Order: sequence, then structure tokens, then C-alpha cells
Amino acid sequence: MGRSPCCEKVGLKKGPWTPEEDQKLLDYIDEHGHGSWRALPAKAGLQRCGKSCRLRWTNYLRPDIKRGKFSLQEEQTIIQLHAFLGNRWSAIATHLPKRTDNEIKNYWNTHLKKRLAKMGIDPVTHKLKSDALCSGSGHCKDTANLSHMAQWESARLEAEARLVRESQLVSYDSYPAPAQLISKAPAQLPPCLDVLKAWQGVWSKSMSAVIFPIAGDDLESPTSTLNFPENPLPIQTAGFNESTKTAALAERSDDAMALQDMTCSIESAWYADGNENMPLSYIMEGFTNILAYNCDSQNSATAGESLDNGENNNNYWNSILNLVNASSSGSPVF
DNA sequence: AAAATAAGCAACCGCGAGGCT
DNA sequence: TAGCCTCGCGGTTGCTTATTT
Repeated sequence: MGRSPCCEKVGLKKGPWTPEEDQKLLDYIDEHGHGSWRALPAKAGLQRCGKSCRLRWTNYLRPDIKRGKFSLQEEQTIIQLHAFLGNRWSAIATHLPKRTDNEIKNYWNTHLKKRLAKMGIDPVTHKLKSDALCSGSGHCKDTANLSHMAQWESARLEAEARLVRESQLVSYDSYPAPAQLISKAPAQLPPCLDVLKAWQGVWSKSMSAVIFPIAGDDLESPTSTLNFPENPLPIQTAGFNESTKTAALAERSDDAMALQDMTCSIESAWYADGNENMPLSYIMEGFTNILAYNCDSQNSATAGESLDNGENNNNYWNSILNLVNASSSGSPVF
């Protein structure tokens, strides 16, 4: 028996939405919430499949969507998260407020992927295409470590995404005030991606001289754009203080605690593997610093407009080598 | 100015997960 | 427990717009 179609396709319109259709959908959701997507088109007087309505709403009509050009920090965040998660756009979108997974996916495919490829970086593996830096025995082991950690991080992000979805369900139940309610969702999240954030404030001091030898100390450290409320736990770069952790965890939901524990697992696994010299987050952030530094002319103001592409490329490769050299036990990233 | 090509992006499709009965 | 239903995700398509020839 074949799979039943998601909806009766005969007589249903496909293709671009008209302003009238948009208005009907908006009006209906404004008044009733979306409820069952399958039943929505008939109730709203739309000759569309419910799936199409959901897509139009989530990717275009939702009031909390930010459109337009991606900022440099958004780009960095996408690259960081993609290195961890791969093409899991919904999980990535969870950490880019007001951006949809579809928009991020399109932006990756049309801009970031090409840019990385142009720089000689495999956009799938986030490794140098030559793979020269994985020739030693230690580097390949580190790559396996990264993969293991990425699995933990991936699972943790999925749990976070679940929390966000649940909070959004609550929000839509009490429509019509979706924008305000959804905007509260991040405030309900536990602090996240500590792996990426942990080094914040440290990297620019300890590594900027290596990564940005000409940029000086006043160069803004391109930290994660992940938008979360004030972190109840102090960000630490050398493991977690147990008493602090315990006190903070006591204030949280079970889910949040689980997420925090997973974060700790990632970090402790890293340190336990004998790579105490440089946490993954250092490497990841340094990596995206480099990307930020070498992104194309549209962001040249950040990188320094006086540099031409050739210089940028030279600095890029030098910076990678410096970055690797800075880690005596080898970088797991490349 | 017209045709060809490339880029950008909205929308569709199929699949899998999870909930419900 | 199995089967059905709904939803969401990721890959892909195809239309529109911009750029090049």
C-alpha cells in the first residue's frame, strides 16, 4: 500500500503565493492560531495544501522573522554550528534568532559554501582540502575525538531545539501575540554552546597576536552571536567549578540540567583525552576568526580594507599554521 | 539591445519521527 | 503492538532577477 498523500492534491494551487493568499493565511492565524495545518486551508479559504501553508508561515509570514543580509557574526555562527552539526539547518536556526532554517540553508548553499571552497576548505568536513594536516597519527585521532564531541554537542542541541519548539507551541496556543511570546523563548533556554563560548574573552588576548598579528588588540573579538540570557554559570575555560555548577543546576529544570551535564561531558571528555592544552572551543573560534578575517569584500571593513586578496590568503594560511602550531598536542579541527 | 548565463531564493517533495488510537 | 496521521526536516527544483557576453 502506497503512502497516502499529505492532502488532496486535485484543485490545489501550487507555486508562488499571492498577497491575497498571504493575507488570508495571516488573518486566519491571527484569529485562530494555526491549529492543525491539514485542516487550516479549508477553514481559511485557501486552495493550498496544509504543508504549503505551514511552509509559507514559518518561512515568510511569521512576524518574528528577520530578513535581509546576514551579518558577519551570523555568518560565523552558521559556520561554527555547521562544523558541529552538518546540514542540520533547524538546529542551526535555533541559535540564529529570527532566521529560518530555509533561509540559512539557502545562504549556506549560495554564499558560505562557495566562500569556504574558494578558500580551500571542504565545506562538508570543514577541513583543508589537502588534508595535509591530518597526516600525522595524532591528528587523525584528534579528528575522531572531534567527531565524538560533535555527537554529544549534536544531541545537546537537539534537546535545546526541542525545548524551543515546546516553548513555541505554548506561544502559538495563546495567539494572537506570537511575536512577543516567541521572543521569550530564548529566555527560557539554558545557557548553551559553552563549548564555543567558553574561551570568550580569552582568545583575543592569548591568540590575537598569533591569528591577527597586524590587527592589534582593539580588534573586536568575533564571538558567538548565540543569543541567550545572562549565563547563570560563569564561563570557564579550564573546566567547571563543581560547587558553582551544583548551585546553578539546582535552579534549573531537569532538561536544562541534562543539557548542562552534556556540556560538561563534552569538556571533560576533551580534557580527559589529554588535550588539556587547548580546548576545542579555542580552535573553533580561532577558525572562524580566520574566516571572518578573510571573508570577501562585503565584510572588508572588519578585516581591514587595505588588504588585497592575495595578502588575505597568505595571512589565512599562515594563520592556520600558527593556529596549529599553537597547540602542542595538535588541533582536532583540521 | 538581446541572448545567455549565473545567482538568489521561495516553494515543493519525500522521508522519518513521534503521537494517537 | 501495529497502523495511521501529522508535522518538521533536509534535499531539490524551478522561477525570477542580475550580470555578462
